[in-house]
Amino acid sequence: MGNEKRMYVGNLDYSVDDSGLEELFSPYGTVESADVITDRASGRSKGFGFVEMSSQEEAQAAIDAVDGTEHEGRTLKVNKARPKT
DNA sequence: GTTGAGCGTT
Repeated sequence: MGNEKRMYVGNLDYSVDDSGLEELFSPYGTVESADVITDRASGRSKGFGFVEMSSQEEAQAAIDAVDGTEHEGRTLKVNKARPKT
């Protein structure tokens, strides 16, 4: 099972930002939050981010729809996010 | 280029 609504989005192009991520997942459900992780010291994207949908069902649908697809020349990797600890 | 932040207070 899994009640996680948050997912990890890896292999993002450095040009993709928060709103770009949101637009990517918006068609597959309600995006509660979308964040591209940027290196705090350099200000550049780390090439991955996190998206939370309004339900686990939508998150799963989004994973299925976006994982393995190409975006900005990079093949996206999407899966359930790990806990931060 | 692959699993977040802030950190002056859990």
